[in-house]
Amino acid sequence: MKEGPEIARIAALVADPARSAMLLALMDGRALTATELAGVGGITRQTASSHLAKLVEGEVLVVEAQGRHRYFRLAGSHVGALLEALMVFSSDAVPPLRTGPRDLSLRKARICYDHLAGEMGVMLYDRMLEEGWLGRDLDVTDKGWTKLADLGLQQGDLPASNRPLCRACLDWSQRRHHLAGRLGKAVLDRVLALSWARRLPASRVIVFHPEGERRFGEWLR
Amino acid sequence: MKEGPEIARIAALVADPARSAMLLALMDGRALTATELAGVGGITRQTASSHLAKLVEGEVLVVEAQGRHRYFRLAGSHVGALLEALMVFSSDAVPPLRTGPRDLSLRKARICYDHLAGEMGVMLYDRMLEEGWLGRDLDVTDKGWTKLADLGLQQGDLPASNRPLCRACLDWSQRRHHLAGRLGKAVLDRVLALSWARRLPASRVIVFHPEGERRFGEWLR
DNA sequence: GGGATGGTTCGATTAGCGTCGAACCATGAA
DNA sequence: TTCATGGTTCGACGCTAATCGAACCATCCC
Repeated sequence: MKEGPEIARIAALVADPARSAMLLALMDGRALTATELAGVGGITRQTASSHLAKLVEGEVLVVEAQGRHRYFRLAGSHVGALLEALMVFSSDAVPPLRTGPRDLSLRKARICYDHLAGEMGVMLYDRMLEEGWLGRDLDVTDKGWTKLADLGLQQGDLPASNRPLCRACLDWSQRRHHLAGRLGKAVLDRVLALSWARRLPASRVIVFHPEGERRFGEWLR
Repeated sequence: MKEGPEIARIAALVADPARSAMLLALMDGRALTATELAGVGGITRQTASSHLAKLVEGEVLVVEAQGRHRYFRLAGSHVGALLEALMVFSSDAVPPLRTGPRDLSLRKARICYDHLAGEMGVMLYDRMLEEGWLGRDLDVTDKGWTKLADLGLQQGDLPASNRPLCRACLDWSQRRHHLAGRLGKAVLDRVLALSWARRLPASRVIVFHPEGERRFGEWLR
């Protein structure tokens, strides 16, 4: 058994092409089955099973058995943060590598684990700080709760957990921060519930409808 | 040649025990020679040379030749951010694993790439936002420049570069943000120059002298 | 029960990579 | 010039880990 820094162990879990492909597929916060993940990794079920066992063992993924299916999802938002930190990196080497339409959509708005990222996510974060809806410790102020109520979010509605209410997450495309944490998730959920935007099926892209984008911007006024 | 997500390539560079040990040793922003890095990695010079070549090739490190020495340092603060993101992870598995005196010092104040991290770093970041020295986009306000002048920092003194003036960096121990970027470096430099604190030789620990800590807190008033 | 599907375990193969010894090049000092 | 030191290149060795075929277990449906 070779000893070394703990970070090497974690990095090694992400270092395999098949595993990293699976992790990226889970970046939208969904839970996928082993067979589906084998598909995105381009490997057989046996191999995927081995990989997934390693990832669960390393506490990068968590698994939930449901009937004969086993659903895998990221172990928490810190995994998402790690993956975005790695993306900052790779897209750094060749700045304007490929900017196809799919790429532009991703930069505009996408889901990062379970919250809003991209231009729209960064705008949300900026305005909440700028307008004083969030305080120094990223705590929600009275003014903030008032505005959130306009969106249909009551303080009591947010599920209690040991996950922080608000966190800042470094944005891959914008190189700035966007809103994460339980509130980040709640806001995205509301935006989707209000049909201001929708998720593209097999991707992380969030598409804002023109009317929805207008209302979102107006709310942030 | 096996193809896969770009992040796997980067993660693989960190995944090796010897390489990650070298990277951690460079986390304080210093530039070390190949032989020194071979030492911290516990490997021979030949092996280290191979590793370092890979890290430079992957743009994780940069190298500067000086005489017959070659000095290696982290390619930028995004590398530091990645490493801290990995540490958040590993120290997460068993929360109160070991809290020796060295660990306590690290949590109190340490150097992260080239800026202040730990409790003191987080406090700095919080107060600058709270007091309005920093604006929404992490731009320095007039009020901020006034306070920075009290510390002996003039706007013109800060070296121009394409590195952002202010950035938020996720803190490994505090799970909150601290001040990074050129200003983060400049503030730490001043704190050291004023002898409010000093660096422990072979570690990332920053030790505040009692009087220095008092003055630092007073400045942040 | 019988068949189909999701998932795991085992074993064998293979490929990649970390490692070091040895030789070699470059720089600086005596 | 000669020697010492920092660093790299080359080649060979050995280990680890990814991969898949085949067999096996569990669950669901008919």
